[in-house]
Amino acid sequence: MKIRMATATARKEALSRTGRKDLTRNSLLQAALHLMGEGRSFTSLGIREIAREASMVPNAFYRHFRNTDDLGLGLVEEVGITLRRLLREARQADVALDDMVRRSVGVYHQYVLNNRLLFLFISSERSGGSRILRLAIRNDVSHFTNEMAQDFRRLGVYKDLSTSSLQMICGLIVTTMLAAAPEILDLPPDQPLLEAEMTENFVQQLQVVLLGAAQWKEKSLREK
Amino acid sequence: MKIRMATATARKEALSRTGRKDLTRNSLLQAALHLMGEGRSFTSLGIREIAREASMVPNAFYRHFRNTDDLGLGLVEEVGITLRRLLREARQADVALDDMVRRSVGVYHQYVLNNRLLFLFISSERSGGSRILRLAIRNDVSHFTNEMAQDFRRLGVYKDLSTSSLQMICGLIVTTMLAAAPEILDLPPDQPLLEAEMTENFVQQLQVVLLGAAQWKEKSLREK
DNA sequence: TTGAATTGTGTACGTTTGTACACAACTTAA
DNA sequence: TTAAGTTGTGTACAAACGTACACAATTCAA
Repeated sequence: MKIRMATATARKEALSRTGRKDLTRNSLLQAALHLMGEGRSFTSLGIREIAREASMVPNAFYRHFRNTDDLGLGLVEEVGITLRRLLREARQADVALDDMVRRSVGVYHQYVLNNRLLFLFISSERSGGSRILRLAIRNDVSHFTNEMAQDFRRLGVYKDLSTSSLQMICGLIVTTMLAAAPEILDLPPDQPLLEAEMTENFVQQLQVVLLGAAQWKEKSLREK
Repeated sequence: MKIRMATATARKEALSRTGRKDLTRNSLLQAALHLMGEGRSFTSLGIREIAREASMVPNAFYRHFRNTDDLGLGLVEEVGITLRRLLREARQADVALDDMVRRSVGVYHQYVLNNRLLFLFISSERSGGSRILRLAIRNDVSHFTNEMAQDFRRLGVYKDLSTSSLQMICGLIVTTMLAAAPEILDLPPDQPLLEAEMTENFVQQLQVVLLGAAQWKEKSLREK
């Protein structure tokens, strides 16, 4: 324990002031996430509460954020990074076209579990109490959707679809993905039967969307 | 004003005790909804706050609910009724198959606006802070999905799909519908351009789903 | 008609909240 | 090395909170 403290102190002392500030700022962000992990909604969190969870004095909060909504925007930033990382991981994993959907769902499932608190934040605040956070998250999700559409373009799937159609389809996929997140998170662990059932449902829904997307171009042409 | 008061008093005195109790109970429910309408999340609401909004003394709250979560369950009951009513209205309106989707979306859009506060509640608490509320709402939504599947059966659309496939498809439709609700509610009024764009996107997404559903049976058969 | 039960009010208490101000410890730039 | 700026602490206070208790005004059942 002495050694642990020593290294921790060393690490802390090795950093510049701005570095250490970022460290405590981050511990505030994590504290807020952790509280949400215990069933609290973000808008119900208080400044004192968050500071206490981060083992700081209440007033220290103000050195980093003007209010809780400001901290929320900090979390949204993490959301953006996390979603970007998800896309990057998905890009690497998907080459086999056969049960690509099932594989992707598996990757996504694991990713949601690994970033439990953040997805909890996204899910509940995407249509939560604070308008500012809501719009900020929706903005990130929109970026995510567009990047996914670009990936589709790059991979050459749905070549004949217009960009706007592709975005519409990706929006549908993202909606379905995000709707699955809270169910994934609420599922009690070690219930492989329930989990398999939920996953299968999720996979089939995505397959329906992809089937529809494949048909969509014909429908679009028919209108002309 | 004197007359108004007189009739109000008369109406109040005309009811039995249980009737009047339901009346004030309801004013508590409406007060909570109204507060949420002003940008508060449900879990951040306090007992005093709700009672004040309903112009009652704080303690009166306890005559009707044990705590705020209990009141939330009361709201979920309204959710169930409201969703059932939506299905009933949709059943009457839909006979023309041509742009049935577009018509349904119009009905739904109007319905969300007419029941603004309740859909706000559904949207934010469906993946909100309180686990009890979350599961209760999900239960109602699940019922709604099943009833929709039964309606599809009754109407004879997708005759060849198995019941479980039909439910899976309806789940996808409901997910898409519910995801559209917060966007509908956040849209500033009198912006016909933005509104049309959003609606068009929504319509197209549903059409993709229906296209996929029509294809799905073949896929299902192919596996056998 | 009388006694019990219910609904709503008034008062009160200890906690917790957001935020203000002064101050200590330190890093950084000159 | 010194002066300024930054980060975190300590204390303080008014306001709001949940909830307990006693009580008034009724409705209902006997």
